[in-house]
Amino acid sequence: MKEKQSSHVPVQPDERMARLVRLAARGFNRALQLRLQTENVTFGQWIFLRILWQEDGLSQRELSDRAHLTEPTAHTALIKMEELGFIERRNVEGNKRRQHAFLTRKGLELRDVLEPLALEVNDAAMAGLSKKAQEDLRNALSVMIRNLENDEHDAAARGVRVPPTKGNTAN
Amino acid sequence: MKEKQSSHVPVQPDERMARLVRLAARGFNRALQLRLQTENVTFGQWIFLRILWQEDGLSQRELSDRAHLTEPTAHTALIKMEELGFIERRNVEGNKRRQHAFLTRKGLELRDVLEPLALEVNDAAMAGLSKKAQEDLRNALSVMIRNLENDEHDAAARGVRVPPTKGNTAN
DNA sequence: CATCTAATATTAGATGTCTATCTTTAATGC
DNA sequence: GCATTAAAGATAGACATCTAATATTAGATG
Repeated sequence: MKEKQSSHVPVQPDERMARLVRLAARGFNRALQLRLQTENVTFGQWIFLRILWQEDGLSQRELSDRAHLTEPTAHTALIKMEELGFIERRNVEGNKRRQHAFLTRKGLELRDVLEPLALEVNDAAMAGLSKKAQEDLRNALSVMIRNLENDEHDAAARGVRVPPTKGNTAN
Repeated sequence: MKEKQSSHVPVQPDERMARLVRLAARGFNRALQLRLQTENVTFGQWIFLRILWQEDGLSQRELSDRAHLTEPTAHTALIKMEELGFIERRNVEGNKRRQHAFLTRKGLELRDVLEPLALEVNDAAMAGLSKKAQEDLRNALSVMIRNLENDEHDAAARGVRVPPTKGNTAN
């Protein structure tokens, strides 16, 4: 059945996929934040905590790489996390440039509380999707991500400066 | 075939989908911004322009609804767009509350320049995906979006205050 | 018609993100 | 070994987004 077409508002098929993807991303973010806030952890802190649970003691640079975020973003998040007592930042073995982040007991303990929340979000999002549908979805998303990365690299190669993302996931 | 398991870094299957979706959203955003910046239009301005090309003269409230953004967000974007001469804001027919936005010639003309850019992004992203794969992808995303919306509503019904999204699409 | 309530817009303040630039420390090359 | 280059981090400034609070106007009600 064709989509009903309202009088003077033609569909924009070319933007539909981007819009759906952005809405889905926003849904995930909000659902997770909703849960994190009950533990007074922000989304940004969650990102870095999750990485540190896997590999403690990474440098700021390594953390920003793994998070796919810039260093200033990592910097401010890590400063805040140190203030909150989730991590300790310090140099190691004579290198005074690298600032490594180490989980405190508090930061470590958050893992048991927070990880189940991410699971919950995932389960909520996946309701009604078969294993196969999920697998197909992951594959299709991976293809798009790779395509868009190539697009960005191509643009960079043409000398275009890539602007900030400003996380607008709306629309 | 099982996924190979690296020494001490277990996979987190529960977060993989969210991460993929966020990365895809970021890819779309960056690819579009890359193109918009050559015309000195920001992502936020694009969002409202696109809506106004469909329905000129909407109020700020109507615009924020359609964009899935809050009123303050729409407000600042629209103020800026008026400064840039893309739109004119004014009241209509005796209602002094509603601020309606009307495209100027300049705002209208941007359409022909900008819309093809969105098409380009879409084409780049869809490379290698069959029509059917795209359709399946849209369906699966729609299911997830609905699931996550329900999750949010459920939480709201339980009295939880929903935090801002802060567009982090990374990770 | 005067007042209360609802709708709409605005302002203020927080956060997360980015780019660009500056500072400090390490590594490299004569 | 000193000077240059590279790496890592820190800082400044811009922007999009949110919530919360405030102001203004419209509509409803006694």
